[in-house]
Amino acid sequence: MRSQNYSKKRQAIYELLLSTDTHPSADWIYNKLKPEYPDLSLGTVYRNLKVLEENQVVKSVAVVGGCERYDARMSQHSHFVCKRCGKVEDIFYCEDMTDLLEIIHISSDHHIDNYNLIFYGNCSKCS
Amino acid sequence: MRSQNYSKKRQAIYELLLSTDTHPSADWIYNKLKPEYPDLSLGTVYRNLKVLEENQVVKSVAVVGGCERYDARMSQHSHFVCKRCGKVEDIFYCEDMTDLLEIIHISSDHHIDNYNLIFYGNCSKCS
DNA sequence: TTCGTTGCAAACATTTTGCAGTTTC
DNA sequence: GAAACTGCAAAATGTTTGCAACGAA
Repeated sequence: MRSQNYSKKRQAIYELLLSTDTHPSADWIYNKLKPEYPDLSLGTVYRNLKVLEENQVVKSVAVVGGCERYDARMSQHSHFVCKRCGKVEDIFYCEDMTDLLEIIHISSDHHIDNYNLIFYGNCSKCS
Repeated sequence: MRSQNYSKKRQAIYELLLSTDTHPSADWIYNKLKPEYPDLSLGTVYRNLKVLEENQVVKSVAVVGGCERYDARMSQHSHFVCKRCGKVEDIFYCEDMTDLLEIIHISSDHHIDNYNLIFYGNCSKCS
């Protein structure tokens, strides 16, 4: 991790991500914080999301309609994406990654670090 | 499905996708077909990929470095993405979708149509 | 005072689209 | 001949970046 200063805006972005389960896009974060930080710029949101991702306290969980969606919940879980409204929801299940890898009997020459499991469909409101 | 004419270029795009396991991007397809179809344009590749996707004979399997990657293999399987070189490889395992859904004990209010399981890491060459 | 951080706007890359001409049936 | 398809270039979109000013330690 490269040396970093404490920054109010970075903190605010991270805390906003921690406080929501909407898996927001950069733009959503920008609009949400703009009232409290009128001089915030979208570039700063993108830059900080990247830094937070490098620091492994945030990750991108899906791309919905061309937009990266972020999550500050770092424990292993999956997501449901509504194909109609674009909502992204957490999906929990009883196995952790090791178990899933065992269960599905993967054989691969490659070194697997992590995985991303996304379910697609229509959410209950959109059905 | 909307009414469609037979088109040589659409056919060529589809056959190229069928013949490869590299999970190519639109640009890769364009460059591969350009010698044989010198008047091919990138817009046509994008337009046809969209049509083929709507016809459910092709699907987008991953976004790597901001590029959509396509696959004409429609049976349920997963993918490995090398974080270093961007290679996308098929991963097969012994369960089909129903089984995976059962195995991981998902409970959700939503109507799940399909899922996408991507493994990330470094491929054997990049390790 | 040093160096990380930011706003701003321009640059970028991928994808989409309008239109006029072409191909398919 | 009607409707689908295409090339081309322009536009749209989401994201990144250069730079000068600002902020934190």
